[in-house]
Amino acid sequence: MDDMNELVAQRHKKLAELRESGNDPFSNRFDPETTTAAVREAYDAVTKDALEAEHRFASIAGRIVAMRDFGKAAFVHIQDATGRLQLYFRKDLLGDQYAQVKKLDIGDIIGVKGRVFRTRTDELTLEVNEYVLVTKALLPLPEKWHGLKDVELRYRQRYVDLIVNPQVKETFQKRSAIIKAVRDFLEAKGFIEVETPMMHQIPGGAAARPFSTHHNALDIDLFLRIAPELYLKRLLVGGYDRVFELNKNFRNEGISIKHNPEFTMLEFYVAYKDYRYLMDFTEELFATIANKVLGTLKVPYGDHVIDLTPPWPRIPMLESLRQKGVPDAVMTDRDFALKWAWEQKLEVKKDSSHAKIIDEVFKEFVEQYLVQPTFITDYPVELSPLAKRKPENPELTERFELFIAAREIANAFSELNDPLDQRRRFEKQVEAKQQGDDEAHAMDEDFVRALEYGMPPAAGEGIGIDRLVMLLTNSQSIRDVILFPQMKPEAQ
RNA sequence: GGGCCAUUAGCUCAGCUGGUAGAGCAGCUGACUCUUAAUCAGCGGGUCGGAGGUUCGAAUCCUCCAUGGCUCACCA
Repeated sequence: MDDMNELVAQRHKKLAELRESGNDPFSNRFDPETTTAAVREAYDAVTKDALEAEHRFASIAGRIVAMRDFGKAAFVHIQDATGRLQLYFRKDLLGDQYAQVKKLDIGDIIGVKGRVFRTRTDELTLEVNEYVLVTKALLPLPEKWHGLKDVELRYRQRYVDLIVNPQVKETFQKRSAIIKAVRDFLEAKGFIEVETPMMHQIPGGAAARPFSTHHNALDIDLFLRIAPELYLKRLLVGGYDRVFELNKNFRNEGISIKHNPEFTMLEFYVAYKDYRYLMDFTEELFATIANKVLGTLKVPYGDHVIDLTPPWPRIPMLESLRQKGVPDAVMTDRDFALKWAWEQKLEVKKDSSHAKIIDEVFKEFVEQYLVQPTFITDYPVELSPLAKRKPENPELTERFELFIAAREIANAFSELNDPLDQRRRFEKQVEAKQQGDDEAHAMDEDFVRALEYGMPPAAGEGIGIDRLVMLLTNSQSIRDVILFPQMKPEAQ
């Protein structure tokens, strides 16, 4: 901030004057006894006359967000972590101190003590007896009517966004409540929370390009994890039968309204259960969280109201295609599927596998219609290198993805625990990688070794927490639920 | 990475087919002891995102660059 404009220069001048007069513009000598919300709660039901009779006092601290000066009196709104409250400064009460009130600016943080009363318009207000400036603001806040709208500024200077846009603060309070509700739910179900490495020597557990870094002392390349999956399953081998991890994953891919390079993922694993169990479990989880955080299962989202009331439809993937009029031959005949996809103007590569073509067709013909919660089940084995095959059809897997608001929000399957099959599937991925698929898995020998010791049958699920928060806060962009989304460097 | 759009005062925005920059809020000065978008009078504030070009003249037209938004591709 080199450009010292007039507004900023004025504030620096006030700051210097305060220092000269012996007042510390960054004083730490104020400890509020209560909050604006607590004051409101305590006196909301108390009438004007009762307050006049009682003479109740309170001390609070907060940032000045509005000021109306009358010469010998002034009304000021301050905002603390819990809300806003009006203050009333009067010259006849404050005497000499009143001159300093005129030096206060919107944005300054002050501590006040005073009597609670109601104004003529019945607004609960604090009549200030003493006040102290605890933090001088050197930069002016955005305008009071429109707030801060410029999305670039909102993301880059989230601190300002949080000061002036109350709904932003609310969103992140809800985010915190959602995450707490998830933890409470899982702990009540007997899970333990674990932390597995963020830095992987072999990035695995998902199909994605990783960020790479380097460890100097060991002189090895490391990758920021794209998923914790393979480590969590090692813990099943170790004997924990219910584990979860709720933390960041990192994927070196495009940024969009649905994607941030680092994002928060919940993964959990249950021994001796399969993917059917997880569908019931997921319904209960979502319903519990929505009830706790929003108090309802009917969630407004964009133009829709999402109804989270269980049970949700469960549709096998191929069946979902049939329902949208995709011909049967697409499911059974790879060459026909390619031809048909091209006829539908889908961008499918000539050498794509049958499963990849089906996946494309699904995205185009089904996914965008899955507004209400829907489980799509039984994905082709090729798209699911870590999932268990269906006994009655080994080309399909015991897997589901949960779609809400036309977005994948959870992915789960019965975990493959046959080390020989796992090794073959890794080998197939390695082949794909050599043929240029840079999102294919690498071989993880240690993971196969772990399976060779024996992993109990288990079901595992991943839930994109950011997307869950988007859903429950009616946010259209992932950047609205991540406090500091990734941005390019600020232009100089 | 591709396409489309945007960038003007601290903030929110006007600015026509090119004629030399405006409003509201915020700020400053003054008046005002129940206002809440307070009111009233006055004042200051701009490398028009950056660099080139066309033109007698560019915020406006053209080119390149930067950042952002949406979108497509990849993915969760």
